[in-house]
Amino acid sequence: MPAPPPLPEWEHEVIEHFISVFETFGLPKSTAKIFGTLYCAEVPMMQEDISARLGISVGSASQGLKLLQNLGAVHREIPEGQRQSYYTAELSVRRLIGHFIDVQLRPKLENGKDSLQKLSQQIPPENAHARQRVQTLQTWQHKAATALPLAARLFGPKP
Amino acid sequence: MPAPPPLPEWEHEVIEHFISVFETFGLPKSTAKIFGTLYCAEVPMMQEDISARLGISVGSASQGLKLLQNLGAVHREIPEGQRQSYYTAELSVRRLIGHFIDVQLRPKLENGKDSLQKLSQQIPPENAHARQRVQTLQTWQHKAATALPLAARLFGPKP
DNA sequence: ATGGTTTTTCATTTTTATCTGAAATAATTC
DNA sequence: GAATTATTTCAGATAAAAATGAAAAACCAT
Repeated sequence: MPAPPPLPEWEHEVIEHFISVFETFGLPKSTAKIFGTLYCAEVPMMQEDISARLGISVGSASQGLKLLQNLGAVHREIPEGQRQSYYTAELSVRRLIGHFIDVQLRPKLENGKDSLQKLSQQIPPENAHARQRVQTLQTWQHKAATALPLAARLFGPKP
Repeated sequence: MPAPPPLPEWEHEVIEHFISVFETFGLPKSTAKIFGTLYCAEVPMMQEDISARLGISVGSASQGLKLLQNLGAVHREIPEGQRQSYYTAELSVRRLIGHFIDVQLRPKLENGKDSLQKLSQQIPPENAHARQRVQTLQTWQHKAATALPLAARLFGPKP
């Protein structure tokens, strides 16, 4: 890794900001850096630009960009008759959150629902305490599934 | 660590469930185990019970219980004229989420607000692009601060 | 205070997650 | 279809997080 050239101060601070936010959601630091860089960029960037600018390996850049694309947080463009791809950051917080919910949270909720369902059937009827606790968990999971889409809308254009 | 005695199957599964949920919020595994155990318990437990039951060290139990108390997820009772403390799990999802927001999320938001405010003042007026991006971040932060309390209420008793 | 417990703290160890770098693969042009 | 460049993959290295265990501190009844 060649010494990364220093970033403009404001960009550095914006990246720090994203690192903190991403951390809250358990997303890796280099991923936050990549997103921050693209967020600050005035024009689309290519992968090599990003890795050079941040001083991270091309492997990291590739992995990070892949994850960010899966989250819908960055978009890839492959211009006609061009060798490399260009990347841009999603700038709508509504879409960012919507995608995050769809990709990271909803599958987990769905999975939780199924396993709780199975679990509740395995508990013998005479174990009232266990039934009660699992029942409560199912209520929680249901509330979460109901609340999530509504929560996302709170970030919408005119709530 | 002496071999941990096996848990009832349903309890094991409930704990696995909490491990998955806690993971989503970036909370450590042993902490999820402790909460799961208390959630399943029919009566309050003491710290030693917990560490023995789960096969984790007393240090882990102490640290985990401390964190869980800070989150408002477990409560400590020190009965009159008793040596050791007893712990119970918070069973209201409304309160669990409310505390989580208050303790983990709100301080971060507050901090973000301040640093964005400072940052926006440092950017020279002629750098329109940077001003625009930081301005957008401030809008996002404001939306989040507004949305959070409302989101918590979605888990309330009669929404 | 003293002695016997319970609880917390923290330096070290263990485990887990992330990053790197080079090789493999894919894409594009000539 | 061969050469060139861009991208992905993945085994190993590095870094970060969490758990341990033993010592220190706090607690309480006498």
